[in-house]
Amino acid sequence: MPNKAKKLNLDPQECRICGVPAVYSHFGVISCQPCKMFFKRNANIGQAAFICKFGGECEINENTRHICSSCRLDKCFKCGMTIDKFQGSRQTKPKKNALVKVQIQPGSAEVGEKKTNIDLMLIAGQREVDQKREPLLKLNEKIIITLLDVVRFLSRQSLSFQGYGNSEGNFVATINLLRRRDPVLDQWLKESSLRLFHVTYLHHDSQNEHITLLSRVVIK
Amino acid sequence: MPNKAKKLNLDPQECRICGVPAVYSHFGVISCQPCKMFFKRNANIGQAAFICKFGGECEINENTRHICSSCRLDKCFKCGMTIDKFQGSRQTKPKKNALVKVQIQPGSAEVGEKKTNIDLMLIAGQREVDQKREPLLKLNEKIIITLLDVVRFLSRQSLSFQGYGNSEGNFVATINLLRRRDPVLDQWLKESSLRLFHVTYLHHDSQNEHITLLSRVVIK
DNA sequence: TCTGTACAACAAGAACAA
DNA sequence: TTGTTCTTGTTGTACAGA
Repeated sequence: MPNKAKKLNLDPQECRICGVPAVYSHFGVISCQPCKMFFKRNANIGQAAFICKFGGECEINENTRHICSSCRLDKCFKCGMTIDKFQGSRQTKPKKNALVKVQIQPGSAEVGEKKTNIDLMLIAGQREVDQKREPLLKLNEKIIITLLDVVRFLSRQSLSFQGYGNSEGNFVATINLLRRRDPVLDQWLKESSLRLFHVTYLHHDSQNEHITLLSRVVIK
Repeated sequence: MPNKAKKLNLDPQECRICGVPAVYSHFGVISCQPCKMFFKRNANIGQAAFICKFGGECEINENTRHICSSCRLDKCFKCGMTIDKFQGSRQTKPKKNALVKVQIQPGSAEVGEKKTNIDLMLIAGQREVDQKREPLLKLNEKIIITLLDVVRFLSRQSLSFQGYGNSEGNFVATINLLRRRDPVLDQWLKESSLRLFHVTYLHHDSQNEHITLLSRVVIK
């Protein structure tokens, strides 16, 4: 009941995506429920999953929004929606229809706990080792690209990587700078169990490895 | 009413700061209400405002948490609480006690609210412009926080800001590093129309301004 | 299968009391 | 200044209809 009545005395605004009246911000942008859910459902899949059949310039409004998912999702991102506000799954409620569809394997780990997105991504990969590793690998790839990007940055700026004595090294400091702005990276660095290779990339040895790896890539 | 009853059937957890039972996450960390409010109230002031009288290693639990604010706040940060989940102030409701303690001067901005430095910077421009610009202002605030974060990073690392000759300065290079990972920042830097003040923050003068602004905030 | 609606769960801020 | 309670805002899930 908190939703219905109160909207009236709030400023009338409109969904930045499709233009219908909207009150609250979702994932960073004033938007309607439908667009919120649309983004929630599709943002992780990525724009790549959709292809616009009309040239990629579709107008998105209440009537047209369902026509082109590609342009709709694109607009969501362009308007500033971000996936970093996605939360993990919630405590599930007992369903009304008590029909249980999926039998949980006894061997597998905890059930019903709250999971972050990354957890979910990873758990998917772990369970079916066969196929489902793609998101995990993609995440890892992203992270590694990030790390290498930092290395390139430091190289280009001719900055030292590691600190001396007890001062924080430039590499670590830069990573921390990025962490503050990137929840996914932050989460990834926190939870070592999530890592494919069980090392922390902030360790000296890893840093050295990066340096050699990058040495030929760096463009002066 | 959603708060009381439901907590019972949830997983028992404990406040990462002080150890009392806690259910929900606040500012990124499972924590109790008191610690949530403590962080909310003090995080912006910064650790510098508190000084531990006992050497900076105080244990924080339910009984001791009120003794040393310095170590408590420190622990909040160390456990991963971040201020980036802070939201702007909400519409204030008329108080029950209608006794107004502070008469607000018509010319100056509102009094009595707690403000961060960045708030103060923004307030100047904020209230003059009518409403409607709030999303724009929020965006600007985020961007400025980002920029200041970069400045802090460089200051802490004792790095120079501007380059010599035609080499790219550290400040610009760092911003570019962030741009690659943050479409919103990238867009913002591209489109000057979004900017409240029509300058680019990558200009030398702005950089100098940042430096002086931050000079007293930096904790070595 | 995709979309939209309703509602519950969670998280943030404000008000109030001590 | 701290802790508690209340209110508001934001996110996820269930479910129904197209």
